[in-house]
Amino acid sequence: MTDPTSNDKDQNETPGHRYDAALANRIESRWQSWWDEQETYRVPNPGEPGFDASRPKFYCLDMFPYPSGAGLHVGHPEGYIGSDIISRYKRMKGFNVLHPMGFDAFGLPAEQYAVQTGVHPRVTTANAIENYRRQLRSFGFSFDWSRELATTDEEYYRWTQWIWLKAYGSYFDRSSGRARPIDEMRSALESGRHVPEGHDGPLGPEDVERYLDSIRLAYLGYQTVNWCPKLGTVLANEEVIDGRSERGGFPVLRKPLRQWMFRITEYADRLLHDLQLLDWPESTRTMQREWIGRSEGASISFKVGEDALEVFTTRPDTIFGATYMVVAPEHPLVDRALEAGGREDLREYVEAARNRSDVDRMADSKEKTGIALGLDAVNPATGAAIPIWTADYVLMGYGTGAIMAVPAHDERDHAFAGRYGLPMVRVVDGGGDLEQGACTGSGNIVNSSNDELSLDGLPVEDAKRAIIEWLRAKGLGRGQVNYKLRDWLFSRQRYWGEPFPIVYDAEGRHYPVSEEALPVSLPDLEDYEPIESDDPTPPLGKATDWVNTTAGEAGVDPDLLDPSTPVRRETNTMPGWAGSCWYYLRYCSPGDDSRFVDRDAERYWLRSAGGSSGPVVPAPGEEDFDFSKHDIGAVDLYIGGAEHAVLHLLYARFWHKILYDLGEVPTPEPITKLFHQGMITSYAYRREDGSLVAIDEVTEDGSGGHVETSTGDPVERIIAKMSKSLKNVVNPDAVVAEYGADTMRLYEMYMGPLEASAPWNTRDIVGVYRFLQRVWRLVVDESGGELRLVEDADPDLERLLHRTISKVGSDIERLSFNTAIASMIEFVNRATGTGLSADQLDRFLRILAPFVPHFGEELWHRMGREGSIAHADWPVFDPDMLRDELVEIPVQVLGKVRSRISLPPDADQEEMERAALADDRIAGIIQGKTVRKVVVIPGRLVNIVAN
RNA sequence: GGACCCGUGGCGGAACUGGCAGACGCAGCGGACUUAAAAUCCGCGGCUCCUUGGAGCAUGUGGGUUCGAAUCCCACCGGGUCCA
Repeated sequence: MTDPTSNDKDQNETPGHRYDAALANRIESRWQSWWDEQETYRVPNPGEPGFDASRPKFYCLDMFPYPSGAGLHVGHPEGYIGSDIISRYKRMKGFNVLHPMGFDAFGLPAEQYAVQTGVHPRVTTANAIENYRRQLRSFGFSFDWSRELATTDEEYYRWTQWIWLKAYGSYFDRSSGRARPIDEMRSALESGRHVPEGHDGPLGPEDVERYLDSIRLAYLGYQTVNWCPKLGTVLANEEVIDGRSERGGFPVLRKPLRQWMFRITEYADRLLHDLQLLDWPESTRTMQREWIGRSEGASISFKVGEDALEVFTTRPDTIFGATYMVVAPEHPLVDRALEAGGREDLREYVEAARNRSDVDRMADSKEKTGIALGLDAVNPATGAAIPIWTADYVLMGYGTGAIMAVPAHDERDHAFAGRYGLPMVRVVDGGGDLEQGACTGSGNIVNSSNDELSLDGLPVEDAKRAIIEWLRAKGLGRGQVNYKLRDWLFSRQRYWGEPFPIVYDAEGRHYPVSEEALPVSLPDLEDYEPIESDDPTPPLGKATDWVNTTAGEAGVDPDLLDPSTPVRRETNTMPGWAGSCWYYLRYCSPGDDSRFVDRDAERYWLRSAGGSSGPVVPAPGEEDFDFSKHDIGAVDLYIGGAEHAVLHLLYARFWHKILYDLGEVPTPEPITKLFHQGMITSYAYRREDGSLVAIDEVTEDGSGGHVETSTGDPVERIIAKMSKSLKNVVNPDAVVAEYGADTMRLYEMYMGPLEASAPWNTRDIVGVYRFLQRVWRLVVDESGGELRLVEDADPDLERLLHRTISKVGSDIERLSFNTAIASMIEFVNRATGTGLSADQLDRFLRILAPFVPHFGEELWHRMGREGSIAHADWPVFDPDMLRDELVEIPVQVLGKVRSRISLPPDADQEEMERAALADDRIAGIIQGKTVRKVVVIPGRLVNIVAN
């Protein structure tokens, strides 16, 4: 390839070589092509030519985008620019950097878009990906595009199905707290080494299969689900907000259905515990903790006639105050009361309650309603008969769907008891008037004794232990930990998703497709529209040729099922989360067709920098635990939005732990360090009548206000998310065209801290644009285009350059890009007076290039440097050069700065005190006063306390 | 209702560990260059008072700790996020 810098002679702007948008765009497309040709950002795997095993690895991952028809908006690249800067920096610091990009392309939005437009999702998805790839390329990101993947690629989802089969073929061994192959359990059952609870002797073949199906990590469950008729699919609890679908806002019904589930609840404890190992934002860890929702308490059995009513409570210590019981409207006891007949009022209440959403039923603001069942339970502590009610504020999905109500010490029970005139008994002293509300504070137990036991006088925590021990001894209960986390519903009645590698025989028994027969390809349906109905019917059911096949055709192991057996394929598909659960693993070796990730690549890219010591838990209180020294997470830095704080990041952790338990990945966690970029918001403008004005139809009125350009009417400015409806979306293609990608990159990083949200302000872009022009003009003659460098480096500027190199490096390390840019601007402003030597420009370009890679590459080559600046070394600075010979020390009297003295930075305390007291102005101020104390902070300040 | 985070010039923000508040940029003002403008370069820039020089007040509000607080503690007001 010819030197790309040599062919820009025929420019006819004035001046001919000014850094303007046209020149920036020429520079950018030229270097983008060159990087592609040179494979500048391709990083080889272990064993491949050019791989340097002596370098440490750095795996820097972005949350891959979901390509929509609308293309990227300016908020999208923010995190990508940040990760690109740190990737480029690490590369220059000598790391092998794995920095890949791909596309999350299965799922509801693509399918809905396809249904709307009538174009097949395969086509719309391919188009959207192409557009995204073009836009991402235009920003000059240093992605290794040879590793690109899409979750919709057959060769990708083949392994998504493979991982699902792994979970299907595993169970959670509670004694060791980890997943194991289910065949181990099978042989234990067959040999009689293991006999499950509730069985007397070894299980027969049918019972073995039934038992195994009941413990699989991926299992077929029958349970009430959130069915959205409008979307034609069931939704996870997480996808339902206020009784409506998160996407689209359609009503969601509750329906019992057979569905594939993930037994994520078995991992609740580990998912919770291992959070403390992660270098993640505290807010995100808190959210996951709350989502998992661990609570300690007791499971207690109340007698109802001959039967037992099990409840879970976190306050077993208040059992003497339990004056009634409440069960969920779905509880079997309610059905029993209904069967007794003659209870139309109960039937009406229960039917209404069962159709209300959980969130609606839980809302504190709503008045609590309920109705008595006409049954009594026996309080095991007091022996008293207490009435059983049903109320919709008790949910079947949490605990056992039944509670013991202690109105004196629980707010909801108190409100309920107050409404229905149920008795209250105080069992914890102190804490105010029971007429006013429940006493939920701590105190000592009162009114709590029977013939065998007295809790009176005990603090709450001791009482809990005592009552649990008593219940346990009596066989009436035991201590128990409960989680809010539910098993993960993994089936969707949709077309655009991964098919399950599973078939059913005529009796409805399920059989896995063998690993060798993967992938189970998604059939190319012409009619993929969801079937809108009250009864879930997956669109894949329409592919009758595909659905009805034989065991042999489908690839079921002949040992499991005779190949000629007619079978039906599973017609549900996996949810949109499936592909994103493990994509970070596939990037290590995206082309591997023998394993989901190549073993050597996995060992190199997924182990933490510190190496081989295995996971280590920080000791309690060990706050300076160095995460980088232990193998905890696979990815060193993961940047993406906080909207994925729970779902995606919890699911990915769960899959990773299964794979870890099965020996398929080397770390217990997927992500060591997580960072959320903030949101780029935008101004929006509202007329007085509340209607919206497009952002480009507004001008400033000169006094800080804004008016609509065409009418001159005042408009109100608000800050909001970018959205079509607010008419405030900024298109990145337009920004790149007007200023160039380098300016856009620099602007987004200069807006403020990466984690903070900030409004896009088009007016401010010129600031960084002018900065790049100033750098350009500093070293390039604008009329001739040749480099302009000085022979002798200015010593003060040299000092500042060292300081700048130091600051930019440490700022990048802590992802503080805005301050790094500010320090480079300061450097250039100073350099404008003196000019740069070749050596200075060389070093300055290297620290600038990660931010503006095209700009850096252009000047690098104009200097005659060989190869890409991306592979140059990060410049070193001399620590001695960071120290000034004299520093200005403020001298305060009573905390107010009254004078300044000039001293060497290493002046000792005595010297500083002497100099401060000797200062003329200070002497004047303290004259006639008594110096009580002199506080000296070496190198910083002197404070004299005198009065 | 609860938990957490955040309130700094006209605007975006800086101040990393309690130590000169307002770096850097935008907008604004003044000057140089220009026939003029644009571009560029130089300078000013929290508020109030006074005569240069300074003094007083200033980091949402009110209190506290400290020689010293944007930074730590308490209460309140406002905004955001999550949970309910």
